[in-house]
Amino acid sequence: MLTLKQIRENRDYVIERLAVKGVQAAETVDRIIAFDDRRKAAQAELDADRAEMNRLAKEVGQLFKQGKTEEANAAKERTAALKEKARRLEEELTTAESEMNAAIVTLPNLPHVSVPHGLTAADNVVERTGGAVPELGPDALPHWELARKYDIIDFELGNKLTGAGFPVYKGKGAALQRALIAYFLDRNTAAGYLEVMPPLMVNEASGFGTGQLPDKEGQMYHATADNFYLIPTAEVPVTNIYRDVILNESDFPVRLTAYTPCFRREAGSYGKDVRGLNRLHQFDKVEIVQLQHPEKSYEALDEMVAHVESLVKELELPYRIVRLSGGDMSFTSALTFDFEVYSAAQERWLEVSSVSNFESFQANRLKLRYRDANKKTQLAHTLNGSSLALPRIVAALLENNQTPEGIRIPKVLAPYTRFELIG
RNA sequence: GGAGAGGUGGCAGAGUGGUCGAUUGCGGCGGUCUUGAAAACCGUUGAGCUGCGAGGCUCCGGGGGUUCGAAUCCCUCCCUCUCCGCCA
Repeated sequence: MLTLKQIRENRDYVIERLAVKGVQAAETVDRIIAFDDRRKAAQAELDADRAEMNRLAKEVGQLFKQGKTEEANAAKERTAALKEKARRLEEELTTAESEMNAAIVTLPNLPHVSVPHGLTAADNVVERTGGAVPELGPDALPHWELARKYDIIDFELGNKLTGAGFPVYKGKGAALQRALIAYFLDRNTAAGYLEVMPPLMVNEASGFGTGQLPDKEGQMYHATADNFYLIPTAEVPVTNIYRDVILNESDFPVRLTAYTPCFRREAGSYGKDVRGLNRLHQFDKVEIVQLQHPEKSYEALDEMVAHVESLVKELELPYRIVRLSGGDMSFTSALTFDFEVYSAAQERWLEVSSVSNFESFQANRLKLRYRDANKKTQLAHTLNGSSLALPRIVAALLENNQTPEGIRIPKVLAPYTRFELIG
């Protein structure tokens, strides 16, 4: 969430930036400021009231100690009116505060100055492209047919065990998953990320910390008996490691990477766009997270984009990097680059990574801070990205690398799979 | 699942109705000493809101209550640990 300070001190700027995301915020912003004024007024009055009560209470204590019972009882009576007033002010304070919070959480993050104007994916800007799209010929198969042909991913079996969107990987298909995970983790740790293996279920507090709760609980699987949520991304447990933490400046940058399965209920659409591996309820992903000093977070973002690009390049996949427009960005992001790989048989681009700088938006919710040179606490900046999400990488690998002999495994992966062909 | 113990500042750990936002130790930071370091000694060291400032207010797991006054008493919820049982 945005900070009150941001809103109060830069009212016009906030409104102008949110317009880039297609949000007309003037009315909400002014309501927030008005509620905050009310909050402050009530707080000031309440503080004075309480100060007086505290003073009286001390006095009563002294008087009793000195045996001046009558004076003490007189002082006691004076607190009654103060208490009544405090009760009223507390109510006023709570109302103003909750109204203000309710309004402030509806505002998305401010987009960075470099974010393209526009409300849809059509307004995204392609930063650069790389890799070569293979010539497959007319009898090329989409990955779900290749999966069946080589018996490496069984969607029907997943239906039997669980339901749609829970595939079973078999033989070389399963080995390929394991190889990709190991390869991504090795490359990430070599780039300075600390590997962590977090819980796959989180409590409510963690869900709040990264913003899945309270609004998006429908997107997560919920273990109701224990009130745990299955993580939709490693971002949730990994970022929450730093919830309520105050770092030293010298701790920056914090770089973490984690492999986890991800669980998403997303009651999305059906049909061609979600066939095969294109959209699943359970999938594997390796995530990278950085915590950075506010002055260096955009440097870190560039570094993360370059890192993910190196992975996609090594996998010999045709890719493009897209700078998302205001309307296509997530609620929490200030700047996002999507990575898409070209799936040659489906003849479409598939999103395989999303690398974002959240600036202090997440940190504010997490209460993730650092101590600056003057020992004042400041909000840190958080960033994360997929490095990488497996299913669509696998879809593109299968489709793009199909040959009459079988599916060719990229050179960098062969040491991990210990086979060069799925045939 | 059964039984018990407990949640206090970065950590350890005092505190059972008033001057306690909290003794003390460790750790951290600054200094003295030293060629440098260690040791020793001295000082300092939680967070948030508010105010130009002095200051004021809030926070001892969460919420509620009793009281002039609550870390301390009562209710309730949550969490952690130990032992037993079961189990990879």
